[in-house]
Amino acid sequence: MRLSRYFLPILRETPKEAEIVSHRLMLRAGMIRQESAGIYAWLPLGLRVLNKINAIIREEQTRAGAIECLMPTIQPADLWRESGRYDAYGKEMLRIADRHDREMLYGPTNEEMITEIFRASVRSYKDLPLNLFHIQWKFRDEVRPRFGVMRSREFLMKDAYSFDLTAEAGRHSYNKMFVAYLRTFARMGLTAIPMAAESGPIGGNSHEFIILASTGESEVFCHKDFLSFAPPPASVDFDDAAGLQGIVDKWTSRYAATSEMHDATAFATVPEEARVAARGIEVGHIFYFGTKYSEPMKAVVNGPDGKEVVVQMGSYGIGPSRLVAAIIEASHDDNGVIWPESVAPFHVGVADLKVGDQATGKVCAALIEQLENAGLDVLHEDRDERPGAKFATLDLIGLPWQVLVGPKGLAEGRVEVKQRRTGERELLAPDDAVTRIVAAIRPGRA
RNA sequence: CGGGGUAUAGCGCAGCCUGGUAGCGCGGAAGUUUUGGGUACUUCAGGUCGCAGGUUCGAAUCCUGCUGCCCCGACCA
Repeated sequence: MRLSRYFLPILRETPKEAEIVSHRLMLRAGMIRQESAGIYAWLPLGLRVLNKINAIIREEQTRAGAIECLMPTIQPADLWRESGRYDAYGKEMLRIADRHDREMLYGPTNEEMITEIFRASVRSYKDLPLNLFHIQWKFRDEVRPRFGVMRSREFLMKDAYSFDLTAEAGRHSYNKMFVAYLRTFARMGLTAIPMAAESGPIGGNSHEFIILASTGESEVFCHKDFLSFAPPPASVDFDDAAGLQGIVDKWTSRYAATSEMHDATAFATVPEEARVAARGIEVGHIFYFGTKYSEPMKAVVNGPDGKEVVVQMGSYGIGPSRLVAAIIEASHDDNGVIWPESVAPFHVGVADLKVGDQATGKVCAALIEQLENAGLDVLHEDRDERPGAKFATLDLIGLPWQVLVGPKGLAEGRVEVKQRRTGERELLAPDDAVTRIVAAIRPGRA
């Protein structure tokens, strides 16, 4: 992608409303634009990151046996009357009327709808277990939206819903998502800690997945062992119920709680040097709520004995749009964002330091071709700007690797390879620069 | 939902008190500069002064009402 032909509206000055670093950087890097309180347009660079996050979520959900579908944003009110939540949900639900004055709503979540879909088609225990997920925009009319996409009214959510015949099978489904979440966040470079949580209006047992960040909205307390636990490997067998339970047991074996669930007495039994009291950002929340919806909405299957059984359910949410901000909170410096390679909008920025110069232009073209052939996303910084402006732009948008191609280095047959995270620079021949970067990002392909 | 603030060019702001028809920096365009960490200079373009009423010969400025946005608190699958 040529930057001169791209749409990247960078701001040199910080808009005054942006209070936290992720909001400031997302605005400055041209990732989002606010259209109304808590409602944002995703500009090309921001959308690339959002899509990469979604791709990781999809892979891990699929690995854990969940199946993707897509439900609508607009739902009929009657569905919510069945569960009793139409009145219970309150003002956070955006209620609308269509031209026939039918009561509709913009979905804040989808338990009712998925239950309706399930009961319409599933009749037998043989079709269980079943876990359906989708990634869809939600709207919750927050009293006070703030912090950019961290706490917005319209936001993207991955929500999965599991259906099982027995509570034991339901526990297994819950554990699948628990383990999938550990892997999902780890792949984005985040250390997410599962914490026992209050379940709120959805009801039942639940865990919140929290990443530690000074700008987090919740106060959290945990054992510092969590910071060094290795995430489950890709080879984990999701059908091995005992194995999964072992992983979940390990990740719930130490003290971890948000302020609502905090038990100071229990926390005091943690050795003082292992106590972590910090602020955190909720990036995922999983619930096991049994028959809370299946009972009133009559989601039943025939069991092996021919009798009707009300199914056991759970729901599992991740906020991809919030994750974009959360990753920035966890990974940035004074110059801008530092993207983990797995979610970076582009892996590499190739900067032509003297646009119009034949030699630099030729080397840039060759570098880009080789990097793209190796499967990397490359941004060509080909704007007619001073080198300083290019360096500042690339640092701001946080691409993990920069290749700087200028006449001075080229006179020696060298280009400069800079790693955004460490600031480490190496002067290499162009071919070696490609090898170096490809080896770092795609170890198997160098 | 309570409290506070604010609204003037894409962004950051001045002008308002003391009414006379809008300005600065950045950004944008054209040009000079040919540059290795947001360069300097010249010229230019860009504004229903949030909206609606009122006072006045005259309103960005004074008065009234409304709305948007921001901050603090409460709230928050």
